[in-house]
Amino acid sequence: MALRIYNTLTGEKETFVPLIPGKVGMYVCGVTVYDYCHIGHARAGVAFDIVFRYLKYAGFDVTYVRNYTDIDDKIINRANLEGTDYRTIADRYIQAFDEDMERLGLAKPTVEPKATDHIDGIIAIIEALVAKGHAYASDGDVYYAVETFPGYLKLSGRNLEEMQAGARVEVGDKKQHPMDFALWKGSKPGEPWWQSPWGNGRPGWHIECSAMSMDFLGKTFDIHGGGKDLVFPHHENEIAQSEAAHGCQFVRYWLHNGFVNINAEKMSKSLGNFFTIREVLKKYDPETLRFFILSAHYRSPIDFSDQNLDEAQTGLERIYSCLAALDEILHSQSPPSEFAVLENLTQVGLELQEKVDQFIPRFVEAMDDDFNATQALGILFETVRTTNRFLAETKEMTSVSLALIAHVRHLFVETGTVLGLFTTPPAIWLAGIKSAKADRIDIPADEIERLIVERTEARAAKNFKRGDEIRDLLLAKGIVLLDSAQGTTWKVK
RNA sequence: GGCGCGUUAUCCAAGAGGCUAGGAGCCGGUCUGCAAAACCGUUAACGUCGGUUCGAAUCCGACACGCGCCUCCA
Repeated sequence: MALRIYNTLTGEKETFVPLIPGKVGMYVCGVTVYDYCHIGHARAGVAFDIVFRYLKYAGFDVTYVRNYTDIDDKIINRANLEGTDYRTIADRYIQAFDEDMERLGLAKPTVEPKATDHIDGIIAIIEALVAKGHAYASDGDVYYAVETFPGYLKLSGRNLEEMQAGARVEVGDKKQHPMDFALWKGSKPGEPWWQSPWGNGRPGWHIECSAMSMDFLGKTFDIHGGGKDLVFPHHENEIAQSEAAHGCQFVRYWLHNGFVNINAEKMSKSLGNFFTIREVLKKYDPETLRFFILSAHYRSPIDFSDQNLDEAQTGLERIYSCLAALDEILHSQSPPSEFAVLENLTQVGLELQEKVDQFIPRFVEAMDDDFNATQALGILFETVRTTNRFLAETKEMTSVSLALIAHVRHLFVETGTVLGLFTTPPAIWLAGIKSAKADRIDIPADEIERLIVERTEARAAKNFKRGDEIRDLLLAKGIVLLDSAQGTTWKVK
C-alpha cells in the first residue's frame, strides 16, 4: 500500500507521488512572531512534525522548510507599544517559539528561514509579476491584480463574485479591484523599510512564503502545509503569486490541519479564548499534550479541555506503565542463553507473537492513510493489552518469552520515533507524573511515608482496623496505597 | 447570502457497503486481610426521513442541528 494524502486542492485522498523519486520538498507556514504561541500553533506544529517524521520513516529524503514571519503589522504594533524596534520583538518570540516547539519534541526542520533574509527574492518575484502584468504599483504600494490570474480561488473552491457578495473587504483607493492584495507596502515614517524599485517599504504577508519556498524547494514542490484558516487568503494568494510569476504549478499536495476548539468554538486570538503552550505545560507534561493532539486525526477539530487532557494522560500512563514493566523484566533478567531450547509459547504468547508480527504492517497501513496517527495509537493500545496479559500469565520468563517482549519493547521505540512519543525512560516519565500530581496535594510526602510505616506495623500485628483507617485517611486526601510483596507504595489518585 | 465540513454508544475517538478499532468510565469476576494496579468478562453506536443494493453507520437525496471560511489567524 502506498502513502495516500488528502489534498485540499482536489478535495480527495491521492496516492503520494513525489516530483523526484525518493525525495520530498515540504513547506509549512510557521508563525508571525509577535506573541507567545497558543495550543493551535502546537497542533499545527505536531501535525506536520508527524508528516515530516513519517515521510522520513517511509524512506524519503525530506527537505522541510518552516518559516518565521518576522516583519508584519502586528510585530510593528507590538514594538511601538513597548517602545522598542521590530527586531527586538521578532527575536524574542522566535526564541520563545523555538523553546516551545522543542519542549513539544518537534524535530527541527531542515531550514527555518526568516522573511527579512529573503527581501531580494521577494522583490524579484514582484518585479516579475509587474513585468507580466499581474501586479501594479500604486502610490508606493504594489498590488496583485487577482483578475489576471484565471486559477484564483481554486484552492478554496470559490469565485470572486460570491466572495464579494457578503465580503467584508475594504475597498482601498489604491486598489483596482477590491480583492487585490498587497505584495509590497510603502513604509510610513518610523516603520522599518527596505529599498525597492517602488520606494522604501516592506513585503506584504503572502509574498514571503512564495519567495522562501522557491529559494529552498524550487518553483514546483511536493507538499505545502498549514492551518485550515490559511487556505484563504494566504495559500490562495501564494498560488496566484507563484504560478503567475513562474508559469508552472506551485504545489502538488496541499495539507491543512484542523482547529483546536474550546467548547466547540475555534480557539483564536480575536475571540480571546486561547491558552498559550507555556500555560498548559505548567499543568501538563509535554508528551501528554502531544498525545492529546494525536488523539484526533489532524484534519478533524479537537476540543481542548482539562477532561480531555486528563484522559490523554491516563492513556499515556497506561502505555508507559506497560513499557516500564517490560523494562524491569528486560533489565533484571540475564540475557537468553545461546543454548536455549526452543520451547513453545503459551496461548497468550502466540497471540502476542501475532500482534508483534502484524504491528508494523498495521502501523504503516494506518499512517499511509493520510497520516492516521490516531488509528496507529489504537494498534499500540491493543498491543499493550496483549502484552499485559502475557506478563500477567507468564510465570517464568524463558528465552523465547524474553525475546518476544524485547521485540515488543523495540516496536514501541520504533513507532515512538515516528509519533514523537516514549522519548523518556518509562520509569522516569511515570515518576515525573507522580511528582507533578504530588504537587497538587496538601500532605507532605514524609507524612505519607510515616503513615505507611505505621500502617505496615499495624498490619503486621493484624490490626487491620487501624490499617484501614490510615488507608481511608490518605484516600480522603487523594492518596492511594498500593500493597505488594515488595512493600507499600503510594500514588496520587 | 455564498462555499465547505461535521453529527458514531455515558464521554473522547478511528473506520467507511458484509470483517472485534481504540481509550476513559460503569457494572460483574480473578488477585488481595481489605484495597489498588494488572488481567478477564460485560455493556452499548452510527442525527432524522427517503432512495440505491441481496446487504447501508458507510453510497445518493432532502431535512434538522452544530461548526468553519468569506477581515489578521495554525
